[in-house]
Amino acid sequence: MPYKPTGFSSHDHDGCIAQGMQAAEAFCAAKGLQLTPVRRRTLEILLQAHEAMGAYDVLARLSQDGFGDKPPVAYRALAFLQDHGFVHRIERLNAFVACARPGADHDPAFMICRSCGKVAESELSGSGLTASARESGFVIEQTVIEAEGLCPGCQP
Amino acid sequence: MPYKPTGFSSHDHDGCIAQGMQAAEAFCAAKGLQLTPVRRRTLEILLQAHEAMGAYDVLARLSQDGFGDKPPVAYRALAFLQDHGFVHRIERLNAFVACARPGADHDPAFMICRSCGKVAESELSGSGLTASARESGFVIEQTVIEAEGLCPGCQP
DNA sequence: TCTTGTCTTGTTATGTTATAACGTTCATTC
DNA sequence: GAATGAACGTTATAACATAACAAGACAAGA
Ligand SMILES: [Zn+2]
Ligand SMILES: [Zn+2]
Ligand SMILES: [Zn+2]
Ligand SMILES: [Zn+2]
Repeated sequence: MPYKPTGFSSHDHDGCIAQGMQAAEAFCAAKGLQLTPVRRRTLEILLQAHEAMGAYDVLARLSQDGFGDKPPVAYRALAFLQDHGFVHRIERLNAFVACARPGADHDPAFMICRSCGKVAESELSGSGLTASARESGFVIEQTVIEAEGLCPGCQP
Repeated sequence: MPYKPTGFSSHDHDGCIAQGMQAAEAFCAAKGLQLTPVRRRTLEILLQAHEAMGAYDVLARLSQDGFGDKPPVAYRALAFLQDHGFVHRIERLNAFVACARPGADHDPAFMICRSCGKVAESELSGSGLTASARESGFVIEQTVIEAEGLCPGCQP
């Protein structure tokens, strides 16, 4: 069943924050991972923002909340969240977004509006790429799929 | 006709350098663009390397050749080449590669070996992404498609 | 209990990537 | 021969990211 991206449309945002936190809690509990205060707060910040944030922006929020204010504090929390799929990195923006489909095992793709900066998470296409990889003997482990353009609200 | 990536296999490299330079010259002549010495040399450097290079690595080569040694020198030349499709940026690596299909109007995809660092240019798949974009009203202008994994020579 | 090891957080310091802003040169155009 | 615009170079700074070390928490095992 196709996933309907919510990035550009209004939605129950409180619900999607709660859902994201719950998914992370459940996952960590199940796997014996430590969702510590910094990590938890970092995820909350990204879920609340519901847009891509730079590591230093996240860091500023964290330090406001009494956590450390040095880059590694943010980068480490983000790395943890990223490693376990709660957060994705947007290479094109050097920024991070909370996963829009927490819990689902997926290979995300993104649409990035160059006008308003909003980012929507979508599904992986793959097809042509995997075919080309197979043909050349390349083994794909991870993919970066990011489309840049104009979101519905930013078109003339 | 499908494009056969040469990134991971041996090939007529002198030929591919010459072809890349000729394509750029022809294109610039046709469009009235200035393929100035720095720009030309920057493209040569990337074609010769035949792998992704960071802007500062390119800059080091340029300055050896008597060009400026400050970042904007490299970034500007790279931006020109990128704007006209002679060079692609690899977001995942914060690096640049010469286009493997100079002259062809294309939307590139890349395979990046995490072991040896080689990068092969391939074709765009799109499909799933364009479908998702259409559904949500997003207008795609550019895509970043980068697969990371192991090239044929680096597999166990 | 004491010790040992692992994990987490924090700090200092530094490294890497990228751009803003300004001045100069040179060719084109009026 | 002034005005315009493109390209290049410089200075300075911004933005992004990590290496390396110290200290506390806590559990496993001697
Ligand atoms: Zn996701
Ligand atoms: Zn928009
Ligand atoms: Zn080649
Ligand atoms: Zn390899």
